[in-house]
Amino acid sequence: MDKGHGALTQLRAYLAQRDLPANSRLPPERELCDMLGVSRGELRKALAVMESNGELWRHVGKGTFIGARPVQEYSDVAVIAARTNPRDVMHARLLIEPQIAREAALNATSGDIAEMRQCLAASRAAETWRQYENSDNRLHRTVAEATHNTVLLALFDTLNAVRRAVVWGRLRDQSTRPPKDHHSFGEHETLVRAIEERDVEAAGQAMRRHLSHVQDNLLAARQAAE
Amino acid sequence: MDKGHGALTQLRAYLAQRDLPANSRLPPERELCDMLGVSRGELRKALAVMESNGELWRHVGKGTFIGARPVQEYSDVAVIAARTNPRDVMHARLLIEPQIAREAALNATSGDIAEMRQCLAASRAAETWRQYENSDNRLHRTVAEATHNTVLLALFDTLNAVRRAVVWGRLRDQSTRPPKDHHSFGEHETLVRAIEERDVEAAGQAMRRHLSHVQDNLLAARQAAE
DNA sequence: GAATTTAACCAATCCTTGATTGGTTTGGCA
DNA sequence: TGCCAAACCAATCAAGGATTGGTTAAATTC
Repeated sequence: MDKGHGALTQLRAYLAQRDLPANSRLPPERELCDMLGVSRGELRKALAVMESNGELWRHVGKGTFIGARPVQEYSDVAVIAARTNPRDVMHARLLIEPQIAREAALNATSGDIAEMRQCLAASRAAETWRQYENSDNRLHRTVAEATHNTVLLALFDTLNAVRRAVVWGRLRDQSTRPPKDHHSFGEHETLVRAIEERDVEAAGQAMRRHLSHVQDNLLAARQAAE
Repeated sequence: MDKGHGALTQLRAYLAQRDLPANSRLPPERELCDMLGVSRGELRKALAVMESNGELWRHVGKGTFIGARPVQEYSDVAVIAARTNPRDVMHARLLIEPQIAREAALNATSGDIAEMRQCLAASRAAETWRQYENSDNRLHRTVAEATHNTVLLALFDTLNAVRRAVVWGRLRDQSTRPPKDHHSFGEHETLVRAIEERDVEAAGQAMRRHLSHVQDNLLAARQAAE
């Protein structure tokens, strides 16, 4: 027998015997090399071969596991927020939220629409920018809820959390109140009406127009700040 | 002075004096009532007023914080996966990924496109379903990378992680290999060509068609399993 | 008697500490 | 030169104790 691959064949035999399901953890190296009667160095060589072959994966402090390495969970909001900028966030909203609005137009219940109307009223009645933004957020989230698709709602929440984290610094003047003719009021109403009328195209377009106005304002505010 | 609001005014004075920034934590109740010379009950009444007013928020074990309560971070993949189903996941892909493909058509570099072509070749050369699915995943992710928008990439990764978690159970027969005329081959090539030619509409449509075929296959497989 | 204070307890969370684990280096050995 | 054993490292995990908002009940005060 080729002694250079002795450890690998022993390891393979061990694994074949147990027939461990994917994602199961196998004993720590120090135990395993005792069990197989192989030095740790040899065992690690065998493990390295199998890892490079995609048959298992290892991580310090965790252990060695059967199967393919789990995908990099890129969904930590703080991590995302640290690596991006307001422009990309706004752009992503502009691509994603209109699709959500379209889906909401298909699936919204009368209860969803009633809640949207409440948000509209609340945002019109807001006496501070903070209250206005609360209503605004609630409206957008209600639209996402109205898709009745958990995945879409989760993606919206992720996007929203990133947005909040990224534009954290920007705070509106607390003393002033939103003007009566703020562009969002009409745009929001157009959006809700389109959803109510099950007009998919109109809902998507209303959301797109609304967000591109928000984007314009954001960019203008940033330029003014420079 | 109205004694009933003594604690509240004291608390307000304390906060005004320090002018703490949003999201900053204030001392635990037990310390704070010593500092203000108020009983804990009175202090908690004042805190409850301010909390209901949206000026601060509290949580057992964490503490009391200035500002609005952070949004419920709904972005834990495992949580999402547990509450959804393959149908909603597929539907979400069908709404999101075409938008990503469109954005990729606008921003892909020649390097991105070269990598996509590598994925195409690898998927054609795949001799097992696992290898094919690896190439397939890599292609879709490369498209998302080609948007050069961190947020979109992160949303794609989240969606992808959910997809993997949800359809975990479904495993293809490892003995067979993908047929030479598998529908994805041509669809993938159409997609990459559209991106290469900067044809936004065609890229979005190619992705949509591809995914709706995938969806059909998924539903057919589920019905066959019943 | 009613309201308030005080103290104790509860459950969720944080934080520290020690053990575990894959990865690496070093010295010795054949 | 190649291999082995031991020690060390950094990342991770696990458990216990301390902290903190929330709650309850007896004591106190007016």
